[in-house]
Amino acid sequence: MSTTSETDIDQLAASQLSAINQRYTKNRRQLIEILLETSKPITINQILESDSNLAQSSVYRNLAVLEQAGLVVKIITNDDHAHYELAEHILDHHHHIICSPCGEIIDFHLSEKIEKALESSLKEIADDFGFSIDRHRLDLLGTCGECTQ
Amino acid sequence: MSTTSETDIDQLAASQLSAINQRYTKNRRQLIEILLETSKPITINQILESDSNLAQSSVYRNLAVLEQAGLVVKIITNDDHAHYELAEHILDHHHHIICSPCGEIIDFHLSEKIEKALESSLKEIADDFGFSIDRHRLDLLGTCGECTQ
DNA sequence: CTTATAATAAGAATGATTCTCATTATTACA
DNA sequence: TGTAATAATGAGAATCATTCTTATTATAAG
Repeated sequence: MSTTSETDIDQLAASQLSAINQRYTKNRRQLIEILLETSKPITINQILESDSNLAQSSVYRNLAVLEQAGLVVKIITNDDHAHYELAEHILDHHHHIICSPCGEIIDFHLSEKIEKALESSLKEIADDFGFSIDRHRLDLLGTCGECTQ
Repeated sequence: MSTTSETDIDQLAASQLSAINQRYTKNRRQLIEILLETSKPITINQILESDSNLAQSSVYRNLAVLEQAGLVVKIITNDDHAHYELAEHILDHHHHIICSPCGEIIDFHLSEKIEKALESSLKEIADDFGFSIDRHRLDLLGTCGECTQ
């Protein structure tokens, strides 16, 4: 439940990358760091703005690699731009509240009780449909305070 | 809970379209019909395949109009193509189980008990964040039986 | 230190979606 | 019913986030 420390994450990242025969390079470390500093999912443009030394094509490629390694999650909404954040075993299991007008995404948590009830329910449903499940996601769609004014 | 009959839908569609100063034209009726016949969310390509008389640009435009009217919902996943289905007051409230490899989307329902618990929980959370909520969505991400083989 | 291999980055290519605009259909009103 | 005014249509062009290509640079293994 607690946030993993930075050294831990470096080890984790190196290990999960090497598991898919990828290196933990400076650029990739930099991406992890940016995502750690941000408490909410961000877009590629926001990443580029926060570090002008990163090349756009490399950011796209490396986020894809980090996603394959299971370190990063790509979040697609009705917004034009995909958002990225660290995987749930680095942060913790959570959901997203999305502002449709401005596209901002904020993390939130369900109470443990409801989360558990939901999970066991979803497990049953997956079985019924013959699906093997990777994860579930729950989004709250609406309008933030800023955009309401 | 029961599926709305076709005549009802025509009235509903006409009324919701006229509320945003749009007409219930032949093309739009045809789209509603195709979505009614399909029991799961489909892509624009699938719509075009099912009726070769529809023009691609019109389908895009009309689905956007129907979405604005609140008759249709656009579903965006990690798949390249958006999927569309009828709004929940026409079908009923449900969620999606998504096959990541092939992109197929199937509807499923939660038990009323869990759905209610979830809703009241989400209501609280929205208040905490100062959001006004339109809706929530819950997706199950995994691999279908077909793609597992 | 070399050599082989992987990562980088600049820009080109891709492709789903949106836009433009001339044509066609529909509505409101005489 | 005609007729003007306005909206919808559809073919193709334009857009733009993302992916691909390729020459260069960095890294790892021996």
